[in-house]
Amino acid sequence: MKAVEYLKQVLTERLKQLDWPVDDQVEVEIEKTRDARFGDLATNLAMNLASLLKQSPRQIADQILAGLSFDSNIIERTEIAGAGFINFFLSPEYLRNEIIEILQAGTEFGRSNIGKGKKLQVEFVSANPTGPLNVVSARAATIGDVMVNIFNTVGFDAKREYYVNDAGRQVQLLGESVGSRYCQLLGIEEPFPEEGYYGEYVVELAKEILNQYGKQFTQLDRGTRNQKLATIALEKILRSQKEQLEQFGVYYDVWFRESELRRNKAEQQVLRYFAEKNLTYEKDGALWFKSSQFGDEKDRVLITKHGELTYFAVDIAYHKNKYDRGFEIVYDLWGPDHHGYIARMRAAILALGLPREAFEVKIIQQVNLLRDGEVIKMSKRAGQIVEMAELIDEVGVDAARFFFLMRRISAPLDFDIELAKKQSEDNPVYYVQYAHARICNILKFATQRATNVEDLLPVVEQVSQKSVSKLLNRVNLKLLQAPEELELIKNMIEYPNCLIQIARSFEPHLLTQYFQNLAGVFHKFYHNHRVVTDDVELTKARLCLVAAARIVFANGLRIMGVSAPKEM
RNA sequence: GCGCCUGUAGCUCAAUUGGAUAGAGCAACGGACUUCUAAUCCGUAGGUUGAGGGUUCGAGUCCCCCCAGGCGUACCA
Repeated sequence: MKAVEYLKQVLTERLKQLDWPVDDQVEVEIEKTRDARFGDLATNLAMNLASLLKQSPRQIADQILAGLSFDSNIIERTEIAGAGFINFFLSPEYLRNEIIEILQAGTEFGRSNIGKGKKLQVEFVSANPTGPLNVVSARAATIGDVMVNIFNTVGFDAKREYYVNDAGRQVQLLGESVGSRYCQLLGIEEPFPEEGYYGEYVVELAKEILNQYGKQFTQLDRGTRNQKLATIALEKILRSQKEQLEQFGVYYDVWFRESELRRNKAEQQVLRYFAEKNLTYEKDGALWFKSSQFGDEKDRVLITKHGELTYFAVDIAYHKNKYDRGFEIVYDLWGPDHHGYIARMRAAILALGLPREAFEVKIIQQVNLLRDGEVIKMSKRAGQIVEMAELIDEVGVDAARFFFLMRRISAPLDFDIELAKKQSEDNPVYYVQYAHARICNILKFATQRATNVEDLLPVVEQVSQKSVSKLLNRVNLKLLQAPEELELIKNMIEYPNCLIQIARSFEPHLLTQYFQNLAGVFHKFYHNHRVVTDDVELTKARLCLVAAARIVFANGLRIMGVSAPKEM
């Protein structure tokens, strides 16, 4: 039994026994301590009871522990400390057994089931298909991708989705921009749209289309021509966006098209539903949605006075569609420029009769790109843009992903390109990868050089349920006694909790933090203790320890989408 | 004006979501390779958590009011 569950059970029973007049007001919480001096686990139970019982926390703690004994295979000792914390020290025996658990779980180590199979969707990036992806998209791509990995690991059924805005004004502008460049290439005068896309990539697209299709489009009238060019350009851009994302390790389950919703008149269902509920009205020739009834600061237009659907109207239909497909929880990752949009979208979700928890927006703060200490102003329309691809070329997939994960999503990220390049040598990602590579090297060394441990190696290297029981007979884990060894185990067994906490808080930066710390603990162990020595028994025990560590690093790096090199 | 985000060591960021003496990495300085990789380890130094008040056993974290910066505030997408 896991120590945390064990303690909860014992303490809950103890509370019942003491029969204090606190009903169910107090729940037993067990948390990991911050400092080894305070033991491994602790509870603030006595402090929470203090005000209810009108006694000092330490007195209460005394009463709780009085006459209470713990399984010495799990808890070595307890103490009351500080303001009234009850601290628990895990027994070495318990920790050593956890190695077996990790080896047994292998690639499954870290898995839990707090999600209970709930269908969940994360929609992210969803950039307009009118140009290459920029670095902000790269940040969102990393966060979304890793969060889906984590959700799936803690028991949700999570999917990645990309919403393609392939209808509306932006696409029309793209067509006009490409059309103008296309004509210019053929020496035909054609004004460039004022709000068009000035980027060099538009010229490239026009050239590509000219090579591929010839000048056939000059035969068409302007409108038809631009429409056709828009479609062709859009598909090309989409394809390259998809390639970029896949090169970055992000694979979507669904690329959902706005045009599909419009073709199916999906918004009609919403309009009808809102009308039935008396949630719409006409004013100034437009159709309004009473979003202010659901917490929005004002009502919003669904159909303009020119009879056009607003983006919002289609977006409501899109979100309804998500729930119609069976998703119970939907996360949208948006840029900070969209936070004004949250209230109305939430209002729409509530108006559709869905529970508040069904919809969650996470704002991912901007990325400020710096070059020579100067902020690069980026604008898609002006064609000034630093592409995701450029960044990846410069710093690499591993470093870029790790870097984007390191910061809280609510904090803006300053990314100095020169610095990132220069620092790539001592980027924290290498620190973590190096720990993994070192372990692989130890195992490799043991394979080649160690004597009398050969029978163990296949078991350690490729662990399966069956081989673990064999392993037990051959290894004396009691030999693992050094503080650095036990410290390593303590940190490894935190991994599943770490993932749960990230899934609950949507704060993936905790993962990089966890692994930077774990790598530190491992490097320290490595520095103080040699694994492969003449002491065959000790060598075997330590090989098990580092094999377990390798599993944790490999699993974590896989979730982050960062490679786990065998050598560096 | 209103809304959201941010403000912590010289720099970039953490802080188990209200816990114990606010911690890491860079940068600076001093040590450690005859060893399974020194892309590592050990040590030194660095703080009125933007300011003030409140809530309680306990506040970087929650509430109020200021200060500074960023973004938003469409019948655009």
